[in-house]
Parts: sequence; structure tokens; C-alpha cells
Amino acid sequence: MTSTKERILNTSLALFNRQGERNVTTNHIAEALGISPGNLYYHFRNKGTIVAALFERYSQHLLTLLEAPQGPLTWTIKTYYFEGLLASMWQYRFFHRDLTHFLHADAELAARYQAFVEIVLERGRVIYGELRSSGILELDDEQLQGLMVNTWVLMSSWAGLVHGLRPDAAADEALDEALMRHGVYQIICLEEPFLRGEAREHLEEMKARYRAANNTSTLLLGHVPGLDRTGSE
Amino acid sequence: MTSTKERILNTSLALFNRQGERNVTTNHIAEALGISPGNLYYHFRNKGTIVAALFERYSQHLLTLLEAPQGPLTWTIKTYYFEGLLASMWQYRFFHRDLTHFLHADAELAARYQAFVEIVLERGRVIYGELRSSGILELDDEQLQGLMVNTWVLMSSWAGLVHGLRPDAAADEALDEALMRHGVYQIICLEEPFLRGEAREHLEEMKARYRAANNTSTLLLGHVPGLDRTGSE
DNA sequence: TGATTTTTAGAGTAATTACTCTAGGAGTCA
DNA sequence: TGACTCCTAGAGTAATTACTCTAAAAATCA
Repeated sequence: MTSTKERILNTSLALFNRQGERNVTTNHIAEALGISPGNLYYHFRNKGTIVAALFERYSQHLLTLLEAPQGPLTWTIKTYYFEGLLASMWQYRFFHRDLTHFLHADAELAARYQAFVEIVLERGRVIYGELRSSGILELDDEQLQGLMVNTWVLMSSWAGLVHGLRPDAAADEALDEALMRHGVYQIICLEEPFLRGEAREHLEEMKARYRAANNTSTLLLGHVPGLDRTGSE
Repeated sequence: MTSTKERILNTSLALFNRQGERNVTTNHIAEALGISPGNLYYHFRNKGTIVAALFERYSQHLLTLLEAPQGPLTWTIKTYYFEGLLASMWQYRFFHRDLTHFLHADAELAARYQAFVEIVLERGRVIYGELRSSGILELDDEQLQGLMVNTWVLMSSWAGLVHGLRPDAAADEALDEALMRHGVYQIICLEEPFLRGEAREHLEEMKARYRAANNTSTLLLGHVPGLDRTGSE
């Protein structure tokens, strides 16, 4: 049986993801757990502590994933790797969504967050560097840096963007999953031009794996707009 | 002399951008303007109305910019064009930053926002399509769609990302400007692989124009990390 | 068993904050 | 001048909500 402390974190996370931290009160959390507010405050001295603890979990998890790009990476493995990363971030999506307020309210968290991003970018560069060494990517240093930043922007914002366009998705597990996977697809789009050799050959296969059954607009906007009109014939 | 209503919007915008909507109370706004809360509520029946009005301004402004890509675009013009877009979004940066809560609190705004994004993407595709016709970009339909979505992610999230990493930037106008321009640079990185002909020739010039004096990491993280270590020699 | 510590309940509080209400100033028009 | 409308002040309220406090149950340990 998980400890009360853990259960508080888990439920908070779920509620935050679904409704946004701002709309989830501490009493709310307690009620959802079937415990008293007093009990909650016995374990966490304030709401910010809960957020900070969740950030700790999140950052540890992500940094661990970024730690070990084991051996020479193939293109397929790399893609699964990205899926894992995005899935982890998706689990804690409330964080990037409500980031502004958290960092404004807690200077220490702000500092920790900044250090965190720094390491993420550093390790990301290493990984992209290895992909370059393996001949999977072909780009110069500046392009690598640009790609890295854009990848981070995409990964850290994808959940928020999706939430803005499809707030209903939280209720539908299949849709939720599809939208997350679409994020991986967008990352593939980001790197596509730099792919070489074997990777290039498997590109279409990988894209197909992560492309939504419907096209982007259908998924993100909930119906079919005039995508075809921009055709290049 | 601008009307009180206008002044309320302007000050709200400035405060929201600087401190985040959540940390700016209505009394705060009134005080900053030197008017009474009663007066404020005479002009806007609640806080959400202010946000909605600012969104109206913002969306109108952006859609107007996206309306008229006048005649055959050159690569340089296009880049200035992107600068204009990002600058506009930068002016209303609080919006994308605090989006979650706004859309959660106001269903009508959520609907309007969704329609807005739809049009933005549609017009963006048209513009990218014209760049393709002009021989500036070379990509297929699917790549164009992917690029469009990634551009939107970048544009709509850039301000939030920057704010998380450099909350101090709001106080320093030069830094603020540099960070915004860096967003343009990242957009250029996004398209770089698809550039052809004349555009390709001017690429370095354009990159130099928008690249920060220091490198990305310096700017975003406030000091120099080990960027050089990923060298490709 | 009794003593001590950990965990829980739940009523209650203090502070914040969006918003109201009344009354009066300031233009405008007859 | 007076009537009427628009705008403003500012004290005040109601509701929310993060958080406290006391006491008691439950676990731990001697």
C-alpha cells in the first residue's frame, strides 16, 4: 500500500493535469483522496510544496532518461526513445502549462528549473551529437544547436498547445494517446531534413507509425479544414 | 487623450505581460491607473472581459497581418514578415502563457480561440504555399503541414519559454528585444533545410541578423555552458 | 499493558480578491 | 438654469481558499 504522501502526489498530479493547478484547491485534493485537509497539510506544509515535489519527480525522471543513450543508436531506437521522453513529459504536463505562476511564486523552484533545462539541453546536444557521429544526422554545430532548442520548445509546449485546442481530450484516453503520439510525429518532422542513410529509408515507416489516422488538423481542431488546397501539383 | 477603457486595456496588458495575469488583481490594475475599482468595473463587468477584449485585439491584429502576403515574396521580405508576426505575439505574450486558465474559465473564449488557431494555420499554409510557388521553399504537402504546425508551436510558445528561463528579461528592454529576435532566429532554423536558390544565398546574412550577439545558451540561460564540446571536427 | 510517536479528522480562521452599491462629479443639451 | 446621461470614487461585501489548531485514533515500542 502506497503511503499517504505518495497518494497525495499522485492524485494532485492527476487533478492538475486534468483541470490545471489553479482550478484545483487543496481541499479539493483532500476530498478526492477521502482524507481531511488537516491530514494533507500534515504531509505538505503548503500547496507549493506539492508542486515542487512533483517537479522533483518529473525532473529526476526526465534526466534519468536523458542520461543513458546506450551505445550506437539506430534511427528506430532513437524514435522510440523520443516517444519515451514525450510520454514522460506528458505525464507531468500540468507543469509546463502552468509554469509561469510556479516560477513567479517560488524563486527556489525557478532556479532549480533553470538548472534543469540547462542540463536537458546539454544532454540533448550530446545525444544529437551521437546521432551525427553514427551518420544518422548530418548537420553542423549551429544547426544542431538550433534543432536542439526547437526540439525542447516543441516537447515542453506540446501538451499545452494540445490542451488549448482539445480540452476535451483529457476525458478520452484514446484521443489523449493519439495527441501525445502526434507530438512525436512533429519531432520527426523537425529532424527529417537532416536524416541520412538508413534513417532516411525508414522515415516513411516511422512517420506512419506516429502520424494520426486522420491528418493533423482533424486531430488538433476536431474536423477537416481545407488542407488539400495547398497542393503542389 | 485615450479613453479610460483603452487605458485599462493597455495597463492590464502591460501588467499581465510582466507579472502574469494570475498575479495581477483588478484592484492592482485600478491602482496602477490611478482610478477606482468601481470605475474599472464600470467599463468591464469582470476580469475575464478584460482578457477577452485583449484577445480580441490580439487575434484581430494577427489575422490582419496574416491576411495580405503582398505579391511575390522574397526571402528577405518574408523574414521581416516573420519578425512582425512574432513581435505582435510578443506584445500579447501573457495570453499564450496563461492560456490554460482562460480557456478553462470561459467556454466562449475557448471556442473563439480554437477558431482563431484554425484560421491562423490555414493562412499560414497559404503563405508557405506561396513561398513554395516562388521557389523559395522546396517541400511536399506533408512537410509543409508539419512545418506549419511546428512554426505555430514555436511562435505561440516562445515567449512562455523565454519567460521561464529569463524572468528578469521584462525589466531589461534590450534583453527583451534580443530574446524576441532570437525567436525569429529559431524560426529560420526551422525552415532552413527547405530553402532554395536566392533564399539559400541570403541565409547566413539573415541568421546573423537575428542571431544573438552571444550564443543561444548564453542568452537563454544567462551564462556560457559547454556548447563547444559538441564540435564536429 | 502503558507510553510515546505518528497519523488523521474536521471545524475553524485569516487573508485575499473579484465584484457591488451608493452617491456624487462632470459633461451635454433644453 | 435645470434635467439627464455618462463617468468616477471608494467604502464595503461575499465568497473563495490556503492554511491552522486541537484532539483523538492508530501505530510503534518498552
